[in-house]
Amino acid sequence: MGGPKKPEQERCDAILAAAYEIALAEGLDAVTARRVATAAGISTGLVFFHFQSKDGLLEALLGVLLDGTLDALSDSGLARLEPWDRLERMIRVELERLVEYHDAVELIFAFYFSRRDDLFRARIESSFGRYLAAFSPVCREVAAGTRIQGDELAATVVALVQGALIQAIRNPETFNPESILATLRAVRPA
Amino acid sequence: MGGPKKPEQERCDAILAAAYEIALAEGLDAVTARRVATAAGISTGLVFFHFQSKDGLLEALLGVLLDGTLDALSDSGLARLEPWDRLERMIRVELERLVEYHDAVELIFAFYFSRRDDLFRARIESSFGRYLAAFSPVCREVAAGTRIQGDELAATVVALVQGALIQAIRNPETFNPESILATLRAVRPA
DNA sequence: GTGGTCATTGACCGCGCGATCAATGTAGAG
DNA sequence: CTCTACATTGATCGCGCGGTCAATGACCAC
Repeated sequence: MGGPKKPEQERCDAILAAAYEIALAEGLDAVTARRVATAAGISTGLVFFHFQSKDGLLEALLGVLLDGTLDALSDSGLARLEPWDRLERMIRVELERLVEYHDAVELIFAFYFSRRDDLFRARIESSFGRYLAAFSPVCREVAAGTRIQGDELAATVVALVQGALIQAIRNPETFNPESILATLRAVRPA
Repeated sequence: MGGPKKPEQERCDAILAAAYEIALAEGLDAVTARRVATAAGISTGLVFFHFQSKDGLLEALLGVLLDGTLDALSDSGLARLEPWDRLERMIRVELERLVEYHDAVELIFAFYFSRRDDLFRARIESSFGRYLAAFSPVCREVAAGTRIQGDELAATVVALVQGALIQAIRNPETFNPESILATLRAVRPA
């Protein structure tokens, strides 16, 4: 027994990487302590040593997923554009970015729906909240001086992006963000 | 051993009802043969006698869920309305109906994301397909004579409805379909 | 060297799962 | 009444899971 020692973070990263791979390849259910340990080339016990419980491991994995997708909001300098152009640009960037990572997004949804308790949901919920908050300012600007309510527009935009994500997950090969963007451009008030 | 005999369908319905209750109350993971049997007041073996396998039971349960929600499209006679009014009406009806059954819809998403294979996905996918098909005709009418493409509009509408569903699942108490409907009305071309 | 700290191992425990099956009860046909 | 077909039971099997732990190795301070 015993073996080579490695610094905590390096080990944790390796375990998480193994868990990530298994989850991507075979789904959340396949992420068991034994399989992760084997994939990482370590023993079962070490997984619990570093993450306390399976839930601890999954929470950490969810954190990695969120950091790489929902929480990685780009706020490229778009201040010079018209509000409508900024909003359209944001939607385009988000659609393209999240569609690119559709498999990670799929895992996030799998996390969300795998449990009814708050362990994962609260975490995901707060990411979604930040997502809405990121769209809110420009939506308010777009709505200013029109019949549209800013917060209602923001809710609609987020719903549209989420729905588009579902479609991208359902059929990544044929889903095309341009369909949605073209429709948006067509209904844009002059 | 042995016990009172009941006709096949009656038993199956009872088993499915028990499974449905457990799934709604505690999630898909809680649907095990033992628990369903206990809830239905029968023995474990009888579940397998009637449904062959756990997957068989889950497939049947998914069928019940889809029949009650996605597949229950209302095609109330709206032929007299303008295309835009018809579309808006369809969206309103669907939002209100599916939000009412948000817990069943949540279970459908749980089915979808619980597995990566086609066992459940194909079934759900075909229901989503019918959903899109139901929106397509009116979307084509709405798009006729505008810059909008009918099929792109339909894809956008379905994405919007799906995204709204996610929001309704996330927060059933505060979600309000009117936010989205008001925004749609505001962007409607004159 | 020696001692202490901590990462690491892998056997082990108890559990609940899906599934099986011989035994048994029930109902209807003849 | 008997025979047959079938619904029903519950003990049972094997499995993989999450989690634990005493033993052991590696490393560092002195």
